[in-house]
Amino acid sequence: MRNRSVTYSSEVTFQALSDPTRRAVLDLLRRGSQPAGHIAEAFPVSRPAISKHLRLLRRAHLVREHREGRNRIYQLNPEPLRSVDSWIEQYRTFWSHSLANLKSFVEAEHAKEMQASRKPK
Amino acid sequence: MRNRSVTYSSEVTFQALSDPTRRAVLDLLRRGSQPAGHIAEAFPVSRPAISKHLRLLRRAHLVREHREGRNRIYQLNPEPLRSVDSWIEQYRTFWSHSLANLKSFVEAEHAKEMQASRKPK
DNA sequence: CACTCGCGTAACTGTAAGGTTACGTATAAT
DNA sequence: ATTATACGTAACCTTACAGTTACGCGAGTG
Repeated sequence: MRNRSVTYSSEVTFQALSDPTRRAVLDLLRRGSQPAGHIAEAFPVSRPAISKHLRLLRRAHLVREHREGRNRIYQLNPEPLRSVDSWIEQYRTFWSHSLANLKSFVEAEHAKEMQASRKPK
Repeated sequence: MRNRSVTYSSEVTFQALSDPTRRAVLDLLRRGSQPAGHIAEAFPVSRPAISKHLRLLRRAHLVREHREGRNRIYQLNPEPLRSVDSWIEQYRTFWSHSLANLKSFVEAEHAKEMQASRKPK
């Protein structure tokens, strides 16, 4: 079967992205595939900690792993980020309206205060 | 500390987005501002649970709250999602220019040049 | 005034997860 | 055949957090 329409659970993807270290790992892999140990050296945490992060990233299919001798090379797979992107896509139109929303918010707050001062009791 | 224009910690934002219920709340608010109780009714969990989700969303500035009588109206604020979007932006080239796609892209460019120099077939 | 309604918070529980150190297992080097 | 290297995994601790029930408080209503 073609690799074409693989669907990723955005659930697992979002969860994997929720940790700053994991996002940093992805950022690192953007500059090229690397062995696990080399990735671990870039962070102030222990190697097993990175190993577990990589496990989660693997589960989310955000990285792929293959062995070269006694090294395990990790490679970025940005494909699952598409579902995140498409989720955000639905909010992109709201950005332009963001100012208007803020305006109505402020007006509502203002109205509240006016109401409060109108009844000085 | 620099008082720069409103900047959002993508840390808190990503964390807030990591929970499926919270994302669903945002999806709900996309269709209009609503009081907390009304939001809670849309989910199979208790009202206090939603209240705590709303608290996290507030902390991430993804929603705003204002009071109307004894109701608390929650409003979507998509602004922090921009930082998420700009993070993903750096990966967008990776999936639109995967190796196979890059190959066909180059070939297409080449074909276009050939077309331009000769006559369209 | 008392009463209800809407909603947040406190207190508690179960579970996931990030961190550590210690250990196991291949592979490479000597 | 040792020994070192590059990992992952197990066991453990601690914190975060999603869920619950019980309660408190301000805002409307009679």
